[in-house]
Amino acid sequence: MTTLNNEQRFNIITRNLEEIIGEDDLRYMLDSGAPINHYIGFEISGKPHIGQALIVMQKVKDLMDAGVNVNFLLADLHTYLNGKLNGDMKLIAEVRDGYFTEIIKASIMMLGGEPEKLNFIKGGEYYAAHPDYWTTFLEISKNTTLARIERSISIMGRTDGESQDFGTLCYPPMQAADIFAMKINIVQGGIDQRKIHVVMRDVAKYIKTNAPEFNGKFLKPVAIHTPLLPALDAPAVWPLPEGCDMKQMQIDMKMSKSKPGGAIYIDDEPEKIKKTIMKGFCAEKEIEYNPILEWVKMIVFDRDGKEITIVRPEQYGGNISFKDYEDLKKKFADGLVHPIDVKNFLADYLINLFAPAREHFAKSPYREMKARTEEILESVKKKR
RNA sequence: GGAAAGGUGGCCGAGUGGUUAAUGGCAGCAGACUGUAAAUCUGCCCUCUCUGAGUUCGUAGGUUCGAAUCCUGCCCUUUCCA
Repeated sequence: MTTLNNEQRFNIITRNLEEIIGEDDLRYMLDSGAPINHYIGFEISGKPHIGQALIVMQKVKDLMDAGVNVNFLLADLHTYLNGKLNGDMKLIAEVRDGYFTEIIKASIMMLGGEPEKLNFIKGGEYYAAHPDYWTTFLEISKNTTLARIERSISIMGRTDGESQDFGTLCYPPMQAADIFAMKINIVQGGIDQRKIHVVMRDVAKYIKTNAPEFNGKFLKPVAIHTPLLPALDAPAVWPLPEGCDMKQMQIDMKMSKSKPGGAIYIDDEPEKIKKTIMKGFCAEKEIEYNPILEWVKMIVFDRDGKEITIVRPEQYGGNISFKDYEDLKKKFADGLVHPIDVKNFLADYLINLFAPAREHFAKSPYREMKARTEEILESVKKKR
């Protein structure tokens, strides 16, 4: 159904990635005509923030464009294990089936995709219907070490050194088992998921039940990792000290929902979006550590690949255009564009981009769904 | 199973019978200053029908005129031993 050739499909699948593990395997899949089943798992943590709704979903849209079957694992049991929503299965199920699913659909719609083509899998239901999932889980557990599992625990947004219960340790092997059991050959995640995906690829050859293969040939699932959208906060120290590790800095910038003011959601009111962007750290002429510019790169240039024009009053120099991100960066460094110019542009761009989602959630019954979820999140917060 | 230490407001962390709604720091909010943010300064920062009242220091009781501070049970966390 796709009219693209394999090279084009490869390019669109791999564009704007932070990393791909198993590039050759992906080429083989495309060339051999193997059915390409994708999956991405979402914990039912509450509201998916802009990083998920935009960066992650844009990649999903790319995959759909490339003719890949996309699957969403609504990871309810993983959510339970990670203690989100108080580990209350009833609440998790309610949010899973309502608001959460709806947000994902709205995201893909907003990006120009077709929500009807998304396939949702409820974790708990799937496991109940596929008992051999647990055999695969055991095979994975048998073929990896406790130390590796402990290291991959950071996928759960935790840092090392925290005490773990055994259930928490079951999370990573379950995640790997999801992939094999569901016959997935492209797994998508943020770059923070790389450790468990590496474990998954390493143990792949030991899996007997649900062994990954095509036409009798062993085929390792490919992992594709999208970059993380940085938080808009100021760095811990500013100006940055000489020779600090920018790579580490970027990882630390990962958007955190624990910062109430820092997160943007696609169903936010325009005023909130504007306010949040305006509060973002953005030093004049600074191009090394500049989350606002980073957002423009990832959200605007990487997605659209088009020239942009920033509209501004004559007194500040009038309208100005940029043919690509490098152009913007250069002119920003030269002081030809002011932070406010960029912020205004970004805020307007997001407000406009999110309009379909915002309008969707302004209508009944979605409005009530959203309100109910916010109520749940509020009550969960209080209990903790 | 045994021993020790400890649980204080979103987080960190003082406070060990009485001007303690509870020092301080961080985060957050508002304002000043900058064409944004950051930095700096100022105010707010448990709740309310708010120049007063109510409820707080894991939890349930107790002692006392009066406790976050003393005693007892329970819950939980951490560390050491087994």
